[in-house]
Amino acid sequence: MAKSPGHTVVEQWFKSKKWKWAPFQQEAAKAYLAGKSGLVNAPTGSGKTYSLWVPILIRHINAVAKPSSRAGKGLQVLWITPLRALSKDLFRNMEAAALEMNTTWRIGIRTGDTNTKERGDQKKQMPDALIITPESLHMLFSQKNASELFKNLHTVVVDEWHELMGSKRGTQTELALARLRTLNPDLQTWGISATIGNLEEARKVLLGMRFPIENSVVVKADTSKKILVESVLPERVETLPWSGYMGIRLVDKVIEIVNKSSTTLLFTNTRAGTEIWYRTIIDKYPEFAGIMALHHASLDREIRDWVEEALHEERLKLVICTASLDLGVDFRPVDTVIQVGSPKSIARFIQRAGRSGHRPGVDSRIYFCPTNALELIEAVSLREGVEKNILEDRPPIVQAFDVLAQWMITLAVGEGFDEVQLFEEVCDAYGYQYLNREEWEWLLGYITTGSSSLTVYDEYKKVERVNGRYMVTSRRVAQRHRLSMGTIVSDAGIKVKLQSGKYLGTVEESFATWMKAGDVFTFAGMTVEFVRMHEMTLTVKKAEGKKSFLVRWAGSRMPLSSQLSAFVRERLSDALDNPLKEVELLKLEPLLELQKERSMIPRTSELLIEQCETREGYHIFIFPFEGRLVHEGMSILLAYRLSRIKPITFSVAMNDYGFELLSDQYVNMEAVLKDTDLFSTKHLVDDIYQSVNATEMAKRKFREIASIAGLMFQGYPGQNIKTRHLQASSSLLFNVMTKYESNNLLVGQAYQEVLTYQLEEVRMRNALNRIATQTIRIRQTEKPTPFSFPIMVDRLREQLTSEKLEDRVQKMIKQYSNAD
DNA sequence: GACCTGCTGCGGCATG
Repeated sequence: MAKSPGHTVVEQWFKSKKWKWAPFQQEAAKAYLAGKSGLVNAPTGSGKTYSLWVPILIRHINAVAKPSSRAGKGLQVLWITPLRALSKDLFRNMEAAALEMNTTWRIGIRTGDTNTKERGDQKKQMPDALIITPESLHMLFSQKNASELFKNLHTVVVDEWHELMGSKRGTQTELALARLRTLNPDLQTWGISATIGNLEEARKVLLGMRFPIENSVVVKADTSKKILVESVLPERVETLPWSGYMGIRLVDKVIEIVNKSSTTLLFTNTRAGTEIWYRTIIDKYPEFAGIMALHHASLDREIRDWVEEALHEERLKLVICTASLDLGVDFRPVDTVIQVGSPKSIARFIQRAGRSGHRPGVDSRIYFCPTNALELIEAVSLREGVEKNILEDRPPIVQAFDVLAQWMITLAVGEGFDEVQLFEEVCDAYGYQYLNREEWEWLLGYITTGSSSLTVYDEYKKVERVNGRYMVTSRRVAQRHRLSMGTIVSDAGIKVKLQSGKYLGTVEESFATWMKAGDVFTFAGMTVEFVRMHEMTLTVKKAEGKKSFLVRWAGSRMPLSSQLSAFVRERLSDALDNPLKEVELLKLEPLLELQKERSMIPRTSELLIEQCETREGYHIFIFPFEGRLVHEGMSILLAYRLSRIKPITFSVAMNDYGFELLSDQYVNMEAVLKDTDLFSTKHLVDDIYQSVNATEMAKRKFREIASIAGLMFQGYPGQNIKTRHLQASSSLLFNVMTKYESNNLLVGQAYQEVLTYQLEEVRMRNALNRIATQTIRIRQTEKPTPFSFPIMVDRLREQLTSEKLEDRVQKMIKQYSNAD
């Protein structure tokens, strides 16, 4: 094959000293220049941007020489990123490369931050390359000249594709990509992804159903960088509580590590966790004032920007953060990462480890700080997972009718669409490959009449058919739609403001209304006193040295991943047969012995059930080690199945290792298991729907779906509608639609989401199938065991305030310790 | 001898 002029330029670049091309960069560059699409699998800081950006420029330089040059003809490259914060860094990188290569290319950013002037300029003349978020990209499609904008586009790059793919933002991206492929069938699409279990699937989702797979590649960066996992260990296991998730007991050990490092990131699992750690360290080690900072999503953007800046400039020794620093800017100064508590997944742990040792030849090191004794098993499991490189999948979202409905209206607000053409196009997206005509018709009906149950309300008649094209003609509808685009649905928070006027961040409505004037709480690392609350703003003043509440936020529950769960089961089993090797397990030995003494440790071929009687009643503990969501569903399922044998009610509790059924009656589990197949997968979905309050759960899910599908207007910017009002109206819509319309796709989607994400149906099924092959071991114990005690405490935690919980735990310890 | 669970992310109007 004759070499194109581009090849010569590439070869020059490969030989030039300006860029030190890693093998993966060369591979990606060559594939790109050969016209292919693909997925680059490379960690942050590996030069992944250059690996695509430089070849894009090379192609441009090459093209300018030809009369067919597209230069100056508007957008040619789109660079999609999930984070506004990343766009600035990318911009700098790209500018630098463009400058170095002497091109005339203009690069622009288009996100919500982009100011009016810049937007105006872009409207007059689009830059050659544009960095954009999925949401802003959809915004562009709601303009009247959308297809004009994209007609010369030849390349799309999606950064952090692993992050987008598993969410509705990913689905949004899929739809936009399908559109862009219609506008230019030769479009080259590239994704950049961290390592995940399902890379092949990730490529498919990115490229769509009709893309000839042989025209694409998956390029893997050489990840020879080693990750060292070290546990923060107490002198004696007794230092670690049996239950609990904060880990502050090991604060001295942690500070030792921090002092040995130049800059440390300390990850906690919760926002409240960062606040506790911050306060504890300031109290015990006041010298950290000024060189330690907090970072989580409820802190004001300004504070977070300051922290990120200071981190960059090496002015901070320690930053305590949540997942808010998982992605994003590459913090070169960071040399140490500490993870407090279970990261719940191996992939996340590796991602965090990668935040340290950004220099070539330096290994990444991550410290794991357990928060309770049993987490020592997770420490060993994590290390094994890292060594074997077992990574979790990011399953893409499918059949999200809410996102599709929004997209249809977006296009109707823009240029309008031809229904037959769009149907075909949408089916090209991975997430809608199974969409059928019937569903499509329903959606068309939904956007034009508001579905059969809402036809009397004009408000829901958004789209009209004009000359066969679906269009939005009402300005008001268009405006309201633009105001509510996107798939992220969150409650309006209460802003917290110092009397001086400085904003600290946001707390939840429920927390703010629970307090009264004079109450003191800890927030943003400060102790502050409630002064007054007015129109969604809480004014506070500094209150030094008083005892205070801790801010809590209600969040989602991340279960232990199935990969990590499997390692935990194997590790326990292994501890029975082989002498303990790892330091973590040696530390844990006394506790494992106690578990054996009071009950037993299950092998992988066994399922352990413990029963005991306390003043509270009769407890049944079951330990599938499958993560808390599966346990939640399974506990309710079992409670239901048991209650069918004889009338009995249970209260349930669970953690990542097992669950509890508590009742005032004794259940003879041996007899029950002999007669009934308690763990059967038969009629599973029916039984789940019978047992859990599926309608209530679906109703809660429906709120998000209704928001995305455009059923609920969230209010104008800055004047958000109160959470409970939104809840009420979504609940009303849910009832109406359920009652009058049996085939409502959005209601169906709500039930499906409950089943898939809240109850993890697939995983539960797998777990039940596994249990079917296991031998069930029932142990009657006199006292709660190291396995069951934490579950009991978790149940009480939900019922009691923390002071009362403390008393209860103390009492329980006295009651159940070996000394009595 | 054993206490604090609950992540992240985007976007936008009209009027004065």
